[in-house]
Amino acid sequence: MPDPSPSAARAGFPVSRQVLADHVYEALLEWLMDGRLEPGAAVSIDGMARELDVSPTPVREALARLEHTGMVRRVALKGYRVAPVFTREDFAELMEARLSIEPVNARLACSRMTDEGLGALKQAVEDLKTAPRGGTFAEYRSYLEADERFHQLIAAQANNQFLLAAYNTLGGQIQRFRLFGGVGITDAEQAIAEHQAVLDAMIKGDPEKAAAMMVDHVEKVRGRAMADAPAD
Amino acid sequence: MPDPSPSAARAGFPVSRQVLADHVYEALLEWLMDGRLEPGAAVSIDGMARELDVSPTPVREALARLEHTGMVRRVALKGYRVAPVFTREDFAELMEARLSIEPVNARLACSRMTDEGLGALKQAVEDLKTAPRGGTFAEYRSYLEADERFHQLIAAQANNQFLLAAYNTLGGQIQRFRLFGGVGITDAEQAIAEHQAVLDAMIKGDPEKAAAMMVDHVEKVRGRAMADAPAD
DNA sequence: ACGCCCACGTTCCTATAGGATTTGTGCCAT
DNA sequence: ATGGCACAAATCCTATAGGAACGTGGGCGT
Repeated sequence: MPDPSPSAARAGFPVSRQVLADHVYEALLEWLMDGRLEPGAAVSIDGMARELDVSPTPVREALARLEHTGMVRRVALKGYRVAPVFTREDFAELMEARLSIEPVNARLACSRMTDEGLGALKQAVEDLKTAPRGGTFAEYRSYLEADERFHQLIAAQANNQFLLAAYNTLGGQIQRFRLFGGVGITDAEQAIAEHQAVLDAMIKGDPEKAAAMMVDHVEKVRGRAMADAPAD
Repeated sequence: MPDPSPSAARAGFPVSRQVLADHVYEALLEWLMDGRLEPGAAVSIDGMARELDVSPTPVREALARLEHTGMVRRVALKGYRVAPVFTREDFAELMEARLSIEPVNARLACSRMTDEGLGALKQAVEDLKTAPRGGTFAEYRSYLEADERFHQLIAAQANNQFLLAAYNTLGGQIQRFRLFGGVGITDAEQAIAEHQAVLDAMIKGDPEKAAAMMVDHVEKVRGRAMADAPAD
C-alpha cells in the first residue's frame, strides 16, 4: 500500500510511527466507545478487514489486543463478539472495583499533583459544565468524554503505572456502560457538583478529603444508576 | 497440519478447542515465568515461530495478547522485548498497587468464601510450608507457585471479575519480580507465618482482620525486599 | 407437511510470499 | 582512530491462498 504522502516525511522525525494494526485498534476502540458496535454483535475479522480496507492480519492483531480490555470476547474458532450488555451484577461489581481503586488514585494524585495536571483537571470540570447535554448521543458525547477524562487524569496523576493500568481497564468498561446502561444524562448537575468537590479537595491539597469525595461520588453514581434502571 | 487423532474425536464434546495461538501464548507465558526469557531480551516473532515450529501468524497474535500483561513490550517496526528488570521505583509502585487492591480482595473474599475456596487456600498454605526451598530455581519453583496461587485464590474468591482482572495484571508482575528481583527465598518462615495469619482470619470469618493481615503481609514483603536489595 | 441431506457461502485459522524497515558489518575518507 | 556510507542479513509487517469448521437454505424422500 504505497502511501503517497507518508506522515513520516513531513514531520522529519517519525519518532513513533504507527503500523496498520494500530490504526485498526484505534478505529475499533472508537467504534466500541461510540456505540457503533453494539453489545453482542459479532465482530468478524474478515468483515472488519473489508470495512477498513486492510487484510485480516492486522485486524486479527488489533482484536487480540482488544480482548484484554473486556470490550470484545473471543471464542476459539468462532470469532469475536462485542461484550454483552452489563447486567445489574456486572454493574455492581464494576462500582465495587471503582470504589477500591479510584479513591486511592485520588489520594495519591492529590499528593503528587503537578500544575499541569491540576490545570487539566480544572479544564475537564469546566468542559463538563459547558458540554451540551441533549438527548441524542452526539449531543452528550463531549460530556461523557470530559467525565472519562476527569477520572483518567486523576489516575494518571497518581503516578503509578500499575494503578493507571488497572484504572484504564475499568475506564473502558465505565465508558461502555455509560453508553449502554440505558439511562441518559439525567444527573448532570449532581455529578458535576461531585466532580467539583473532588477538584476542590485537590486544589486545597487535602488528600483524605479528595479520597472521601471520590468515594462519595462513586457511591452516588451507583445509587443513581441502580435507582434509574431497576429493571433487568 | 492433519492431526491423525483429533482430541475432539475421543471426547465427543470438544467444548473448548484450542488454536495454535493459545498454545504459543501459554508457552511464552511459561518461558517468561520460568525465567527462560530474561528481562530485556528480544522476542523475535520469526525466531519464536521457528523455535515452536509454527508460522509467525499465531506468534504475532500471542504476543499481542501478552503485551497487555506488561511482561513484553512492543515498539512498532522494532518488535517485542521482554520487559526490563524492575527498578526500585517500579517495585515501590507495584507494592503500592498491591496495597490498594489485595486488602480489598481479602476483605471481600472473607465475606464470600466458599468451602472449596477455603480448602484450596488451606492447601496453598500447606504447600508453602512443605515446598522445598533450595538455592536453585527448580528447587523453589513450587514455593513461588504456591505463593502466587494463594493470592490468586483470594482474588478469585472476592468474586468480582474486575478486581480479579486487576489483580491478575499485578500477579504476573509480582511473579516476574520474584524471579528477577535478585533475592532468593530468604524470608520463607516469616512469609509463611503472614500467609497463615491471613488464612486464620479467613477461617474465623473476620473480614477486617483478613484485610489488616494482608496489609501487614504486603508491607512486610516490601520492607524485606527493599532491605535485601538496596543497590540499584 | 416434516425431517434429512447436501451444496454453498461465510468465517476462522494457519502458512507462505514479498515488500519495507531496521540492524549489523566492513570499507573508506578524514 | 573515528565518523560516515554502502551493502547484506535479519526482522517486522501486510497481503494472499487455501484448508477446516460452522451455519444456511434448498431439494428430496417419507
